[in-house]
Amino acid sequence: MTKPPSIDPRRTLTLRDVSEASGVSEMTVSRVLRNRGDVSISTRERVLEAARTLGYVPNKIAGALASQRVNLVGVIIPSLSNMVFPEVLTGISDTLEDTGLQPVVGVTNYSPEREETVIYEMLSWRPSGMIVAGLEHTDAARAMLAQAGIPIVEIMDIDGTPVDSAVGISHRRAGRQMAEAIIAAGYRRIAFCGTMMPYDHRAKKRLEGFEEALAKAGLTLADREFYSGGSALLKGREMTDTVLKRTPDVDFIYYSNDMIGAGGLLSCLEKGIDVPGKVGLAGFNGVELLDGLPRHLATMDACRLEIGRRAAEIIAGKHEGTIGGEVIELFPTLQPGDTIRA
Amino acid sequence: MTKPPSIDPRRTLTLRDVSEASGVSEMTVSRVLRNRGDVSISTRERVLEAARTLGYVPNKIAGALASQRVNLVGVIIPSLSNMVFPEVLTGISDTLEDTGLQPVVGVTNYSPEREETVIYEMLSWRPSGMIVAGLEHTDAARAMLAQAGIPIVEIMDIDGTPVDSAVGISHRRAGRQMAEAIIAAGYRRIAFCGTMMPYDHRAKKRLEGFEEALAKAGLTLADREFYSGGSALLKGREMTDTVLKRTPDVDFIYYSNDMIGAGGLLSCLEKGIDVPGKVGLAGFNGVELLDGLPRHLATMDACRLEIGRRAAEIIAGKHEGTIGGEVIELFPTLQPGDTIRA
DNA sequence: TCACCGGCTGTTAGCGGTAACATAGCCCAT
DNA sequence: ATGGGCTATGTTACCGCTAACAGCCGGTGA
Repeated sequence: MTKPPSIDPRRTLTLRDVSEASGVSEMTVSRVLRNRGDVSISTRERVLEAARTLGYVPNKIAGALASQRVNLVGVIIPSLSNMVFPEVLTGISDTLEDTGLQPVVGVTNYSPEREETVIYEMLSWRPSGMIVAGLEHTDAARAMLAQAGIPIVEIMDIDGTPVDSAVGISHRRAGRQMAEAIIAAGYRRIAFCGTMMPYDHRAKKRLEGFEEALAKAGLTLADREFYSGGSALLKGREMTDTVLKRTPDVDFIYYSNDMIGAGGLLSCLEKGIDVPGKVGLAGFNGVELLDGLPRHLATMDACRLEIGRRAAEIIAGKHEGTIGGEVIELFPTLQPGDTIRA
Repeated sequence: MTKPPSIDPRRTLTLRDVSEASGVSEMTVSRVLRNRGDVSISTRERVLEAARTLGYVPNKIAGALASQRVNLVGVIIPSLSNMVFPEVLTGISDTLEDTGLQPVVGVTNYSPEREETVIYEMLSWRPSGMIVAGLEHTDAARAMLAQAGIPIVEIMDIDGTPVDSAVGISHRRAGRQMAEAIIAAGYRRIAFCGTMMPYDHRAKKRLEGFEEALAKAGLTLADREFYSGGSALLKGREMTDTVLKRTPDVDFIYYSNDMIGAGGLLSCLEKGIDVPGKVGLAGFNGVELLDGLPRHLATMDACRLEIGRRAAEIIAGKHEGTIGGEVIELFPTLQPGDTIRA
């Protein structure tokens, strides 16, 4: 009534337009476009032809509302500039690919409040599932996730209590293992360099595990240095220089991630420091970049691809039979590279 | 009728639940939650209280359908593992932040068919605008974008004809400029290393501009080498070694991106090759990583942040008065670093 | 006294699809 | 002929929310 039909040439198309163009009901068009139910071949072709020539693009908003089904999976990560999360995303996308589900990414910049907002926004689109990095959230965020009535998978970390399911590694254990390997190699004056972002809980847990193992061997950190922001490679360089100047007898530096570790490695090599003879180095993550460095930095693979895959599988319900609430622990492998004495 | 009301304790909540809990109509609740229209303070507080205690999360699907407004902006990029696109994304997010709009990312992996699919999926959610990397798309994709009736911004590149608006740099010109600088510095035996991904149009255009300028100076490429996949840093190393062995008199290598350039730089330095005396090097992008390298690679900033910002501004309609269809050219600055002779 | 206004709240009618059920032919066995 | 079982298509009633408009109320100026 309000709008004279078919007078606006750029009005966005609806099922009705296709149905009129092909002479069948909207329902039949809907069936054809979704490949659902029986439609005769001739009708199907006629409908597809009409849809194609009109350039019809279905309205998923209407579809989702009517069917109460949304093929989206919310994925919430702290950062994109880290190289580790894109890889997790790849694992997720690959696995979701043939399930009809589609990931939608939200970024929190390591801020719990921002995370809460992003989760709220995401949930308001009623996704089929949520994958959230980390186990630490605001109370409100936890409550929303728990109430949502959809599968929730917290990833990366398993040192804590998940809302629903979790897939990850024990960062505490990872830190411990690296410390043990370092001690076993004979290093004793061990320093740490890492991010001081207050909300990188996983880096913190690694450091805790690391110090725990040192303590068990009667050692404490010989020095420590933190950074935030800027080029990680450059920061690694600077922190390394600082530590080596401040505590000249340091014989090992453990970095909270590979990027700063790489910076440290480059700096040591330039200075002609004997690595790993005089100073040993290790990072964390197993990033691809390390392959191109003059020497292989010792590191620990964080199972990023696998974490993404497993999380996506849980959402996609490939584990029918379990009621949810499963915790999958993956085990990172230590890659000694060339920067720890054999 | 079909479902006895309020018997399922985990049924997801609707406006009706909040309205019953607070004793007002659904419409009033809707008004309160959207901060729209006049609602008395006492009512407003009662409603907010009810919504909070129930843990109500609005259903944007229904809201969007009813209001015919969706606060999403589709952003379509070829890859996340490139470090350049995350930065564009940052620019977009920052600018969109206070407009109520929210970016949703789709990744194409440099495949035109995949891009077509992603655009289709995205459009089916009826976003308020689309930002798409590059000017090259399948015919179907172009048609869909043109028909969508929303602002479209193609980013990164302006050497071509946009569907609607465009923000970017001229990669052809960038390649030309770099060649001119190299020639001016006295290099004559110039080689190229780059990706051979057939769909990286921008890298191709840079190379075209580069060769054009060489030709104008009576030169041709002394050698060229291509790669795909793998660790870019490592590939840069390998390609550099290959070129220097195959064509020993090469005195300059132009890389299609900074990562492989960095690999080449590391390789040269390790071998003790005099950079930039014997061999000069240059990349493209101005990535942050370069700051941490032993020497600063010559490069050209691709204006990533600015591109993201401008594109988002166009979508957000900060340029009321223009009818759309604007092309914004940005001008990258050449950063000579330490790898071109002064 | 009364029309009128502005602030607040409610009612109605969709938005564009889809689930569920109804219907119309048609073929075949009984 | 009759009923039953197909297949192919149409009809109806929503999904959860919001635009648009209607209604109510107390105050105000004529």
